[in-house]
Amino acid sequence: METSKALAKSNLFSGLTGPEIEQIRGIGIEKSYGKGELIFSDGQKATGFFVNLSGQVKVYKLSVEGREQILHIIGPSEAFAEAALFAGSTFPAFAEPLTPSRLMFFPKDRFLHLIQTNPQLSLNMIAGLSTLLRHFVDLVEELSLKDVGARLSAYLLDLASRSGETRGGDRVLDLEVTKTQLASRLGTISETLSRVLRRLQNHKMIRVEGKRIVILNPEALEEIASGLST
Amino acid sequence: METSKALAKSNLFSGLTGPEIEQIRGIGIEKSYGKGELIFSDGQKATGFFVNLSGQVKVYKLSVEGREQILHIIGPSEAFAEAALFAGSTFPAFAEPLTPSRLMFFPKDRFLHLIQTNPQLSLNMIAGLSTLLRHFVDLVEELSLKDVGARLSAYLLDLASRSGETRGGDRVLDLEVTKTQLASRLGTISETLSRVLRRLQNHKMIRVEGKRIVILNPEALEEIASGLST
DNA sequence: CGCCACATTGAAGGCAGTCAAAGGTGGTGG
DNA sequence: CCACCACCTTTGACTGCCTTCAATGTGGCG
Repeated sequence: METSKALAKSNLFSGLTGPEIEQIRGIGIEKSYGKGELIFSDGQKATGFFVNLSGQVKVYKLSVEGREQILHIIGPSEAFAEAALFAGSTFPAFAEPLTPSRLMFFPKDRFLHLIQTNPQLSLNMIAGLSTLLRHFVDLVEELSLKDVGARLSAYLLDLASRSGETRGGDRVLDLEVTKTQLASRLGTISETLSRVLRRLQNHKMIRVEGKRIVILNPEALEEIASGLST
Repeated sequence: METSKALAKSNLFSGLTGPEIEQIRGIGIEKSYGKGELIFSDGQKATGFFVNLSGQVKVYKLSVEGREQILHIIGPSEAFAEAALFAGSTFPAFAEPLTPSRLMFFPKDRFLHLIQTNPQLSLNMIAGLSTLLRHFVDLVEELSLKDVGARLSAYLLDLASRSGETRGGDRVLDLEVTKTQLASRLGTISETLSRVLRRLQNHKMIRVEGKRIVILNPEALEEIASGLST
């Protein structure tokens, strides 16, 4: 997709005029990253933030032993590391592409100037941060209060609700990431995820076909997701 | 403390002129809550947000089985549920005073109007949300990647760094909440917290005196907090 | 064809939650 | 002033979910 188009689709820039978006684009720096190339590290000095133009980026934390917790998987037109502009001066996590990605980097100073003079941009930023906050509240709730089965079920139902695909009345969804990455997003490891997927399949709630999952019994999944059954 | 003073101390209103703060105060509604009285519930329609004038409020999630995860303990002059104004239309958690509290409630519509016309207020809101976001990223990291010992050590060191008190060269801190509440904040239960406190005390890293904790060996605690030792 | 990353399955062990019971503590009212 | 009661804290025994370790299976791609 062309750069301006990708920027215009971002929630961060919605409601802005064409010239405003061109102005914003003018202060951004486009850069491509190969798969696995580190974009930034936890604790590194933050000099700006990013908007993803194309590809898929994971934002994650690492434990001392090397276990990974994915905080967020960033799709096209989504911003990340915005909060680093305003709180602390370092990146709060690692970022790395899952697929080759084109990003636009916005230097802190120039963007802060923009936001101070553009009320609509301010409001968009507030809305984006609020949405992100809700996302993290959900993540905390799940990690602390729910088991892996419930977390997986909730994740699958959420994905299914976004996917329009059906097959014979059943919703079909595509985990766009490897199961190892999904495990990391769910706060567990691939072995555990594998066992839980098998259990759900044995109970005829889902069918697993590689990276595609068929939802056979959404009601039962809802029940597990809410923690009512095991 | 007098209401306007408490509002002026809030980061959300910092940098605003006296008249602006009076205007803001004008749209707020003051209300007192007794200990344990529910302020709002998870999923309830959000009609505004709150600033704590005095007292202590916990914001928390509940599991189906009734286990509690505290997301945030709100002290005087801090705002909460701000994000509910901009993302979703429901409160994302429960809120309840830990001590009798005076709150100021700001209705959504009138406050949105204010923020659209006051750039400084917008920026303050962005800064506050960013700080909160960082708080939740830390919480996710700890819940997912660290054991209870590490979470407790990090919490104690953080509290100690804010407390000015020392005794014979050792820092002394006051857990301002019950140990049951602390356990809930750390994503565990009082029994487990009790055992971990005892273990740290047996290792001569801390001394527990009711709600006061003396830090005897901060270096060792640092090591545990970072996950390097058990 | 063979490598390599990803995925699956089994066995074993540990951290933390549950259940149960016995102190401790603070606040309230008689 | 003190006795009672509700709530908090501590300790022990047990259970279970999930991680760790190890080995084998599988699929895509040079």
